[in-house]
Amino acid sequence: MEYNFTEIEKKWQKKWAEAGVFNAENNSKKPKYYVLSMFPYPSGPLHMGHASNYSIGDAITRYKMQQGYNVLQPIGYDSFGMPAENFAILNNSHPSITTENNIKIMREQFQMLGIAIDWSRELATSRSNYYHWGQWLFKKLYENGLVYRKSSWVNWCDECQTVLANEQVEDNKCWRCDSEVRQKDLVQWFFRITKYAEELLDFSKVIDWPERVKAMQTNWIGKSHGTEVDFPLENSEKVIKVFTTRPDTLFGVTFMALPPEHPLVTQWLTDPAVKPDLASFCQKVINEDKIARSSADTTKEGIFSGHYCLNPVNGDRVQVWITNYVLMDYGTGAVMAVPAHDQRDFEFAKKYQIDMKLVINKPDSDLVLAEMTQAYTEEGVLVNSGEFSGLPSEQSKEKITSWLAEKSMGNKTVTYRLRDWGISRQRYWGNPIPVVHCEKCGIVLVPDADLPVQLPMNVQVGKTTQNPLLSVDDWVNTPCPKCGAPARRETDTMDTFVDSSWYFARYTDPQNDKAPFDINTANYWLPVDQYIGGIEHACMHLMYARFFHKFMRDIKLVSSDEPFARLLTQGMVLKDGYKMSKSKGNTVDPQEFIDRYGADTIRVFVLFASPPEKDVEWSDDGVKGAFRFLNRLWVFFQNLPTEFKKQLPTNSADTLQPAIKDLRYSTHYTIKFIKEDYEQRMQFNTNIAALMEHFNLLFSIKDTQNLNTSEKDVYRQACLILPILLYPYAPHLAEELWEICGHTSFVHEFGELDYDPKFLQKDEVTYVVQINGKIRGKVEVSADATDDAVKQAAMQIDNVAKSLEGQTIKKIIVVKGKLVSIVI
RNA sequence: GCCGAAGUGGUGAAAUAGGUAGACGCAGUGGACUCAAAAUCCACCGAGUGCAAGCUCAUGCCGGUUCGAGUCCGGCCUUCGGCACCA
Repeated sequence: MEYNFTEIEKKWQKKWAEAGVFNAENNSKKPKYYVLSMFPYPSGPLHMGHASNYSIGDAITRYKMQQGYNVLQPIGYDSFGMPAENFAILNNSHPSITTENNIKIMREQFQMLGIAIDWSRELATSRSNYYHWGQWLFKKLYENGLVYRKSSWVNWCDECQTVLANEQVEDNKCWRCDSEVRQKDLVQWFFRITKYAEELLDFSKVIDWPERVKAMQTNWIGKSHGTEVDFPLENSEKVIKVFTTRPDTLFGVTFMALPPEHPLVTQWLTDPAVKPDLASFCQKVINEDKIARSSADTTKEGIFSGHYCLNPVNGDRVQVWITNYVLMDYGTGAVMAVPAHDQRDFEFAKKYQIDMKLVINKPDSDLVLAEMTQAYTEEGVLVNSGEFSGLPSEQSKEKITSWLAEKSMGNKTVTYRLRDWGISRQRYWGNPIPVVHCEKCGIVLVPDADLPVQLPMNVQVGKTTQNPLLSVDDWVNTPCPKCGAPARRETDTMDTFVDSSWYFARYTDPQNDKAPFDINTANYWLPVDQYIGGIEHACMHLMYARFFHKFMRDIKLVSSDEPFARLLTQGMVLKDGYKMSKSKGNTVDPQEFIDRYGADTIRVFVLFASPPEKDVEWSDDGVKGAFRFLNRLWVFFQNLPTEFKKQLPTNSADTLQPAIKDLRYSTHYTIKFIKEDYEQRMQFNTNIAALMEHFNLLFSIKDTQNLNTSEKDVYRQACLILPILLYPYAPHLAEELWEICGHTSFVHEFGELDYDPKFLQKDEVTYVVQINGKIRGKVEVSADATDDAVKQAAMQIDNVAKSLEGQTIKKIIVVKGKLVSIVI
């Protein structure tokens, strides 16, 4: 007989589907558990990353099923966007065709892997019954003042022919296609995510997120406390507002630094009397690449504007310079320069021979301005600072800020690094922005009754230099919904991250055609109890989804504060130390291994190789190892005598031979170990190791026919826990073994196993004996022995006695049940 | 520079509250079965030293606390990830 995994896996997949065991029940009285793995792009068949991701999610799902929860594990496809569009171009087809084709292939593969998915809830973001509600949410955002349109310099990828959000640019390269990103001035739609900056910093409402992800988002949002100070412009009503984290250096300001984009500069440039070199400098800097400009090693350049402003604390005349090192979109877009105490300002002042003024002195020694080769940026004591001289810098920050506030010349303030989310994409395969541009009425939202704005299908996709939608005249030209005059549709589509920002909520009520989802149903399921996905989305999807969720809460669509209560960031599957990729040619096709060893083998391998957050190095031998384990189990149960099948006994007899007593201990210990692991750390690799260990012990007991009745009960129990504990990792084989044992119900219906602490008490305990911390022997002592008895037993060990000869014992420490430590 | 994570055999990794370092697996070695191979089963498997009992060394490096440190504390080194002319 042979372990025919193909047949076994098909058989159980069919049985599960027929019985509908994975269908989750909305608004059930049972406690719910919502497990979600980040949905895939349908741009080809499943890869190993998916196999790993869903194996983890499925282990959790099945365990929760065993615990009796009403479990929801849905699946969907992130089917709009570049990967899907590019796949179609490559195959000389239309994305609507290739996408649905790929979905079909992926669906079959998920089924072949035996993932416990509620297929009735399947969705795809490119289907109009889904994107309809994305458009509806866009309108809600718009109506709540969270959408605006502005012209700005944006990240442009020539390869993808579209704009990228800041989060989607890595190292000045496109996060998706890795080609160089350049700056382009375009009119864009933005979501005001910055309105939620403060709340996004607060992770107190999540239950368990990796510190790493929280730190990354916190970094990205970049909150900074400081003071806003008004510098009145000389001979003008205007003020220059600056943001500074160092109000203590305010008396040391010797110039003001503005970027050429600053509105004040723009206005100066309109003056016909403006010097030509000033205008040409500004032009030059603006045309420079934004990213090159904001890199720290770019040489600082500037030009004196001819204008002065006044320092509010001492009335000093301050030169206003236009420079290339100040960023328009951070803080107020203006910097008060303190050369003596800021390295950048120091370099700039040296280069252009601008005055410096020392206002912070070292606490213990005197600084001499003329001798300084770099700025003094540390804390110190204020000097040359009027009434604030003599104060330590930390204290003076508060004092100077309140002084400014009293005089209405400044205020305590907070700035964030986070920018609003640019969601316009100039690509065809995305969710159309539901807006019509009318010459008379301006921007008009498409009325709810006309939603969804259907994406036209008669579009030739391919390499284009403009958005393909622009060429679909009968789609673009449409009457204004307000006045009926001829108008044009918005042709930008939404970033696909918009689609993925609320899909977890749609799963709760995926067929709803009146609303994105029913509020009560969503509130029954949300938040997602366990989310699983890659770390690469820390500052993208995971932040956008939190933003959307908080918005949906504010408009009363959901009642929870966070979308994902627990987050597990799974590692990648590597081959030869690198992430698998087609370009590197180091991919492994999961299908090939499913065909050769079965789905259970792949699942056990990826879960056993390392803990879920860590990368897994693919190993063909490792897969064979996993297969060996499953095969051994199958053979074992094939040969298991009938008397060890069926009913799970509880046994409390004490007259057992030692090997069987150990087996009973192992049975209860394994149950306990795995249960606690699920609750505390989810390290499936050690769970599977514990299962192997238990099975190895069981396997080593050969003479089962001569056991007495109680011993046989113990043996039977040791056997029957295996399919139950194996179920989350290798569900097909677990069901098969359970059936071999004579059961007609599914494994999960048995419920959760419980251990009896009584059997975790050993009557003999091994004590390790140390002398001065070095191990000198071991001794078996009865578990209820007194400390003194343990000491006596320890001293009698030959090796210990020998080492103690002629030595004075200073102290003996007995750690109950563990060791004896003798100090000499 | 700031923030975060990690460094353990040939190898993937264990060690849950400071208590036997290397569980479990892979690879390897020897053996059984076989004409042979595969599969399977049994045994060994950190380094050094010893006939052996044993002893010594060993968790990136250097110190410290402790009867006892992979684990705690101080100081470094390396690698990976995030942020960065952010005022």
